[in-house]
Amino acid sequence: MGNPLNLPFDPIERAHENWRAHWGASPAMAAVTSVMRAQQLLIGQLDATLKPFELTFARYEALVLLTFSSTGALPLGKIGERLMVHPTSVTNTIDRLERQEFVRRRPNPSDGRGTLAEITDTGRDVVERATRELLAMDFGLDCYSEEELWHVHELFVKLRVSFGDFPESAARERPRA
Amino acid sequence: MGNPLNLPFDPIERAHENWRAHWGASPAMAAVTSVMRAQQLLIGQLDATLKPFELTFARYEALVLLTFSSTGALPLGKIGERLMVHPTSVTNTIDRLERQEFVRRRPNPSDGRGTLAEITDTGRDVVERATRELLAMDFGLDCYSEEELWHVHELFVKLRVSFGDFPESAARERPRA
DNA sequence: CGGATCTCAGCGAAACTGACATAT
DNA sequence: CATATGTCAGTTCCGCTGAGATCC
Repeated sequence: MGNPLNLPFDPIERAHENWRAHWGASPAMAAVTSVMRAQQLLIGQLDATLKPFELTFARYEALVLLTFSSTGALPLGKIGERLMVHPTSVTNTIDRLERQEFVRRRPNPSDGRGTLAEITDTGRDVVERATRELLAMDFGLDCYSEEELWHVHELFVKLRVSFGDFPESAARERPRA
Repeated sequence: MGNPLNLPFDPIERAHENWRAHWGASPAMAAVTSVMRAQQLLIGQLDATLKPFELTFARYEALVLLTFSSTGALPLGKIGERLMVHPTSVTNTIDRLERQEFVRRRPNPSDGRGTLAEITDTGRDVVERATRELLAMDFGLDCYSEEELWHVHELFVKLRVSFGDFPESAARERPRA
């Protein structure tokens, strides 16, 4: 259900009222439900925007990462690390991108165990066009000001640190726009 | 990858630096990636907590909703509406819960087309025990103060309104804790 | 040798499409 | 009749486990 719900009330607010009556107030429950719904709405709109390019947001992110790399190629392990996804999921993602001829696999010259995923010209083209579309729809977040967007990002730094993504010492100040 | 990453840097921050060099600053891109990662971390921890009860967070939410209902039963359509999920996903969720004997199906007496899902005693028991566990781990959000949790919730009201979940007029003030 | 890198097979869960039966 | 409710079959996608090949 990425569709508009058009309910006459806020279902999360209502759930929390019921929750309070049964188990007492839980701001954590309200917050977690809000994050879930936000992600659901956003991914729905992002994937819909990327559909004409035959990309999902996950595959798009992989292509973007390769675009950023100076040689246009990265070991699969590095890709998983940067995108925060499981190694077997990387294999799967690259499989699909390779079938689409957006990337190709090459043996890693500096590590006989490893494989590089290298973006193709077709891949570079599609990522440029897809990016223009995503920027045009503001990644689904056009209801927020620039200030608010940085705030959303900063808000979750604490969470990601607490889950061990990276040390607090590596958390940076807000990049100025 | 719900696991700790333990990177020496913030991968989202780094992605945004690269992004800026290629396409210019996009706070929306940074924000959307943060929301995605937050949801991924949270759902991983929630599902892990619920695993001993053989529940996922989605199935848990359905049970909670039935618990809140005065008769312990709701039409499947209403469940989908409140949980903001697709009708076929509701069928699937209720199928599983029924196999686990946490709910049972009954024909809707007031609508011959409809089906009610009714929570069983076993279902009521498991939802109580699961809730205690979730409250104990603060839904994965123990890094935030109560103030901050309400803030997270409020922050996404605007997003959900902009996606048409419910009218802005139905948005309420923060419930006092 | 231990450990890292990647692949493969397979499972479980969720979202969706399209078609359908049934009842309002 | 059109509409609403729910089911079913089938697809896609993702996340993970466990096993294994290969190489550092």
